Amino acid sequence: MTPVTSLIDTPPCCAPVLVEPLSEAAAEEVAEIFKLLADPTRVQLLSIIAASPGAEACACDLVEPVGKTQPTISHHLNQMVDAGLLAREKKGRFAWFSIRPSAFVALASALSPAACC
Amino acid sequence: MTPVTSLIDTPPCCAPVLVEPLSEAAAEEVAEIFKLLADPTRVQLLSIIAASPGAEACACDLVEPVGKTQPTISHHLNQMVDAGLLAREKKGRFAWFSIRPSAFVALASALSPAACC
DNA sequence: TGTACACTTCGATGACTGTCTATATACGAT
DNA sequence: ATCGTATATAGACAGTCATCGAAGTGTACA
Repeated sequence: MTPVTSLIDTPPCCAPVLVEPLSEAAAEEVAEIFKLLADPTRVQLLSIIAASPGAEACACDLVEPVGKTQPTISHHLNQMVDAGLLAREKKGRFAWFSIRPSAFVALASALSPAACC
Repeated sequence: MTPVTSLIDTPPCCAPVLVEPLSEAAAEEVAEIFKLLADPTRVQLLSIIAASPGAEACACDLVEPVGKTQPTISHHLNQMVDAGLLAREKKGRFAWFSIRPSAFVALASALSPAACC
């Protein structure tokens, strides 16, 4: 559904945001990714998954601690999978979600003014 | 107006988002900051300012390249100043805005799973 | 003092999205 | 096959926010 952005797919060698003026389209693309981190429910989900053994967690263990309904959790997980922040693996009836570290490295490097290459 | 969040004021020594499960309040706080980067106009403003000599720019030079009205630009600049991403300095009739690098270091470190201390 | 300019604030509006309930799908066990 | 459980999808609604035009504030200069 949501297109995977190139910032995550092909991480830049240097910070794009703080180095050169971005075009309207490029800025749109960057903002699109940070929108995912702009929701407290998604942030909480990420932190719970990341802190789980192996940086992966079953969806069934995410509903209760967040305190939202199951469809809402599913909705947010979907968005993050589509954007490349999470990976989904179906194990029988259960869905397991894991952190994709490279995506976060790309995000972090997009914010560093210092050289990264 | 907008409260300055502690993530920027007192940067954590280690990534908060990807290390331990965040409380609802903590997640809210993190999301609050990333909301600022979740808008293409603000991203474009940041990139233009950062790419300017000395990482500072006059507000009068920001309206035209972004293509929004002057009140809209002022609104976004205000938000980023309030959050600590930018610093404002009044020079006569003109308002100059500069990047606060430490804020972005704090944001980037919040996303790195790797140890940072 | 008066005019011009740079910026800020105000109030309104339209679009987006997080959330819910209800329903559908998929899988395992009996 | 049937039932129970886990997850996904659909549709609706409410709150939030980016944006605009208009008006207000403040500074420089003649």
